Amino acid sequence: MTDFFDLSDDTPTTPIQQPTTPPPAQQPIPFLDDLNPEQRQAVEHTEGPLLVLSGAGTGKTRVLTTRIAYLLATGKARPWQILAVTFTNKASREMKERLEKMAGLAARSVWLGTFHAIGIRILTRWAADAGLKPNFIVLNSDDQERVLKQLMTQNGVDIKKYDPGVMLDIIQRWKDRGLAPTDITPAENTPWCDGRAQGFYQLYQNRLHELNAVDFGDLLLLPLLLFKNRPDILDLYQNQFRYILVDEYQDTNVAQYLLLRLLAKKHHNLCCVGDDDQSIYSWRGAEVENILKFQDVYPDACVIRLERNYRSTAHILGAAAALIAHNTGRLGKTLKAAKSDAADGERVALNAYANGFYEAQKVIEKIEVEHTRGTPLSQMAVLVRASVQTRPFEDELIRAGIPYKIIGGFKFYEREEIRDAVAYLRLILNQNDDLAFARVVNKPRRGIGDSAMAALSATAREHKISLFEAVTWAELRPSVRKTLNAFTAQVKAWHDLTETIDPAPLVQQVLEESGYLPMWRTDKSPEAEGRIENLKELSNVLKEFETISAFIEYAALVTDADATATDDQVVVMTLHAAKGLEFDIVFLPGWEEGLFPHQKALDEVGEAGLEEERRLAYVGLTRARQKAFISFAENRRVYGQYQNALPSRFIAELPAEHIADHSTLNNHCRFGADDIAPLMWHSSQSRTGSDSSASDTGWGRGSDTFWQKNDPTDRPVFDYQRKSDPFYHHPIRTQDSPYRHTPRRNDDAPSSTRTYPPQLTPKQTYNPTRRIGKRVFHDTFGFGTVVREEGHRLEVHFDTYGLKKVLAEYLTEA
DNA sequence: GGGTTGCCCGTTTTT
DNA sequence: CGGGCAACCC
Repeated sequence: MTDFFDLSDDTPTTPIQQPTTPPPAQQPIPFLDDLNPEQRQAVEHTEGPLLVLSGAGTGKTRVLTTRIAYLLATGKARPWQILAVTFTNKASREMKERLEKMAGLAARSVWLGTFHAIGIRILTRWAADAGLKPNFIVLNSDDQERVLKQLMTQNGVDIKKYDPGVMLDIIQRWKDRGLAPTDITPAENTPWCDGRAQGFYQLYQNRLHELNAVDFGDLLLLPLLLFKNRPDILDLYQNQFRYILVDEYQDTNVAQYLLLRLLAKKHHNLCCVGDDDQSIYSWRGAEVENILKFQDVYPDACVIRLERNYRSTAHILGAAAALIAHNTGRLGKTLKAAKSDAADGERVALNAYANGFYEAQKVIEKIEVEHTRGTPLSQMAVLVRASVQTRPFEDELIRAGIPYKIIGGFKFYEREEIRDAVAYLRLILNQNDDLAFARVVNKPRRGIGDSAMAALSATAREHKISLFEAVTWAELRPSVRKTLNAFTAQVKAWHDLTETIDPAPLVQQVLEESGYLPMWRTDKSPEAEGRIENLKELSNVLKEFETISAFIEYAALVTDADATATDDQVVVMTLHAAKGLEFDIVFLPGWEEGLFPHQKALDEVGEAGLEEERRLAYVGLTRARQKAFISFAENRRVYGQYQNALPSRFIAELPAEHIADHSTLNNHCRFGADDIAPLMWHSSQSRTGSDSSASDTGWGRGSDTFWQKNDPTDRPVFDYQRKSDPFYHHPIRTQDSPYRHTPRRNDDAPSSTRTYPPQLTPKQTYNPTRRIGKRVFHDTFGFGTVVREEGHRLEVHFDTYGLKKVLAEYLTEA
């Protein structure tokens, strides 16, 4: 079920193996006929470096899978001689499924997976040579930061002054570039934290080594170092991988680039597919240069452009193309509409709203309208710049009773209880997993506090043993010793159980016997019930695994983005999360200066930051098949304060012929006919007038912004409240304003105010005094249990829809 | 060793 | 405004 494990299945365990049987005879390749000429060329041009510049919606996954199938069918390669890397588990799963349809079982032997999964595979095979013991663990970001924080504190760094998170970031950026601690030149090192970052990088790596742990960056860096130190091993892989395919090449970092270059050195058959216009992860170490310089690195490279877009209407493509044309340094590529009905589409709608709440309300109304017109909810998405923006949309969706899903925010595997449970499992598997030990030894409370832990770690460090082993040797108070002895005995007993019991029942038993589940049962806090539910869910997930170690390696690599949405629900997510997805209708709210483009991107990375923001806008627009709605709010609550805002400069970059502009008249904002703001609140007026001096810069506390601290002349292009602006002092319309219309509601929708779900009117208000734990019924979500209440809103765990926040009046007692 | 309060800070986050 | 965390108190 995970890519990693699929990957390890039925493939040769060593890379040396060569085909013993002759390649299959050539056979007709029918799937080639489904391709357009460029796609076909990208499939058939098998030899030598190939760069496929694949715009949004031009069928790159199809090209990749067909290319693999073609290599197999023509006998150019045996399955394990093909390496295909993706960025997400989701992408590799999808590719694997599609490939299996074309190539059958052979698909399973292709080395297909994420960069990190391939990295694990290589490191597992050559653990000793890479300086690891078998069963090394993969740290999550949480663990990483804790390790670093500990090291910094131990070495006398004031972590209030120097954030371990920043240190971690610096180290990760080095790793992203394939640099080991010893590779950091003085020039490379940062003056931050008195130039001690390099030293901490070394200390951090040492500590990971002691823990027999690697972090995500190591999954790329360590294979790289392995290949550097062991040309013989590199040689094996270079021989093995006759064809290498890379998805989303614009998002590769330097380490990945180096790995690919090394691996492709012998056969030169490196096929990279990507779109420089969709590079949106530079802040994580992705290097657009990789794609921009491909032809310099591989002078004999063939470049194929896929520009026929099968997804969007001509208007959407026109708007997106004009927007992205404002970027410099592109490889250049123009999407052409290829859908037969592309020319019939509607223009991209542009709307202005009085404030963020009203914007959310209107967007949700439009969703209802479109739904009644026949667009499934799952084919509509709200794409926002920052995850905080999801909140008002969630509120409105709840109010409207529309099933929805928010992607981002809390991730299942990042929740406290899940991490605790996973830590228990880790400890059971490997008693020397100090991080797991420290995490659970006092959960539930066993009276093991800081002093006991300090004694343990001192002993552990002194004798170079694990915390678990240190229990035997450390000097401890008798009561603590007794507790710890009992604990370690228990862990050993659980360990022995792994032989006989399946993972799912085992985790149940462990969580029960350890007192972990009982701890939550007696916990009277509102979240407790949800946590118990999550732990149940964990045990469900575990049923899919045969061994605990299989699960743990999986859990280290998955994220929530892998969850597949099958239900008919509207999805609300960040633009970043939307990359690679498509929807019939896309809503793009919050196009305001400071928010999008985000002020921080402008302040910290200047022009390059602006261009990346613009690419993000491009990604957003090109997600839409039929319709896109862009909007901005004149006024938005930020950090509890109401702020006036200017429309995003990106709006000005949209070509009029593709836009249905409901927002402007003579360049002044006004409200479109169906977008009259009801007077929701007035507080914005308190922000206008004399207190809106030039130093009042909009988002965040003005005095905190980078440019102000450093150079008052280096200001953003826009002030937020210039007097010359149409938004400055923009009056909130009053009831008797000449512009005021009676707000229409869904004129073209059936007369009922709300058309979805069919009957929303509550039978009776559900409002007993003590609500937590009560079984309730909701018209849309069905039966559920109240988990938490926050005022009028209740958090309910629905049997089929999971955790949702709903208003009490939509619930009836079950 | 554990609970509470008050302060700080707020972009994005495929693995 | 609201979540997370550190200092503080019991």
